[in-house]
Amino acid sequence: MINRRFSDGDSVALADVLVGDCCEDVSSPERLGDIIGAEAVLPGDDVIYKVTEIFSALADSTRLKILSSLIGGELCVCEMQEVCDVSQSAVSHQLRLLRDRGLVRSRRDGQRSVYRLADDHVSQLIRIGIEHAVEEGR
Amino acid sequence: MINRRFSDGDSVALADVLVGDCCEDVSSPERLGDIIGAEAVLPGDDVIYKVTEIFSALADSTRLKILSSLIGGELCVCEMQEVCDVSQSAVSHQLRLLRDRGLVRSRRDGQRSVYRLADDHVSQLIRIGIEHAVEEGR
DNA sequence: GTAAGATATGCACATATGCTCATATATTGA
DNA sequence: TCAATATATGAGCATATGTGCATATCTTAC
Repeated sequence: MINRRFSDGDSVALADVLVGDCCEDVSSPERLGDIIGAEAVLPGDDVIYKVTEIFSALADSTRLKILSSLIGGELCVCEMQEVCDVSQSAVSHQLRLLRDRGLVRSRRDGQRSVYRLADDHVSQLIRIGIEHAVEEGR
Repeated sequence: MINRRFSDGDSVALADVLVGDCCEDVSSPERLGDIIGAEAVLPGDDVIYKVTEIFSALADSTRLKILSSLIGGELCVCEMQEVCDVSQSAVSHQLRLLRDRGLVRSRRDGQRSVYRLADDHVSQLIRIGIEHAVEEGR
């Protein structure tokens, strides 16, 4: 059983994990203890669930276009509809999902509903996602 | 037609978008020109697609657990299987997807296949996602 | 109040996706 | 070569999801 080599020290307090060398004695008590120890430092299931909710919100081209268009500032529904080239219904449906998940906020302005990004975590995520997509030939 | 207010200047070169004030004359030629202009600075469809591929890779609890477990360093399949508490088949299927999308890399080490994160964009994304999930009561 | 514009939403359907089961492949040691 | 361990993969199924259609709600102007 050896100390793990770390590649990204300050991430999520995942770096303190200790794991044995291989799979041979998975059923042994100590080994199981280690594995449980490792599992314990993973984000809990509730956090995992919330994070997947965020990423799945970003995992659709319509929603990603909507969010990208909002990086420049707030827009009303029909503007997003035109910029993103999708139907009004699709935009509204997706905006509801995005609002439910806390990625955008809205306000009324007369007949229009104006949307904006909820915080800049969202634009950070999109920016890094684009970097990753562009940097590798694939 | 007014200049847009910016909230995040250096993001994706989306900040130079000019958009009219409302939805009233969407069908007029000038208005359409503006909208097309705005659309042009959004990431192209190919980039949008690649980015959604990345985010959808992060948008599943099994894959997110796998990737989180790899933040601490490389692991073999059966270790991830134990840490993430999923079947061997499920882990392998998801690892294939993650490798196909360039989020992890693998190498053989005897009988084992050892996986690691492809680059630190991945851990950055996970970290920001967790921050976002934790910071808001929801 | 009524009409028109803008947005929201319920429903149904087609597609995508994640899992299990069974099996194939790969690697090591005898 | 054969057995054991570790990993990979194809098929099928159950569920999740994105969209269009129709319609409801909301706001302003008359």
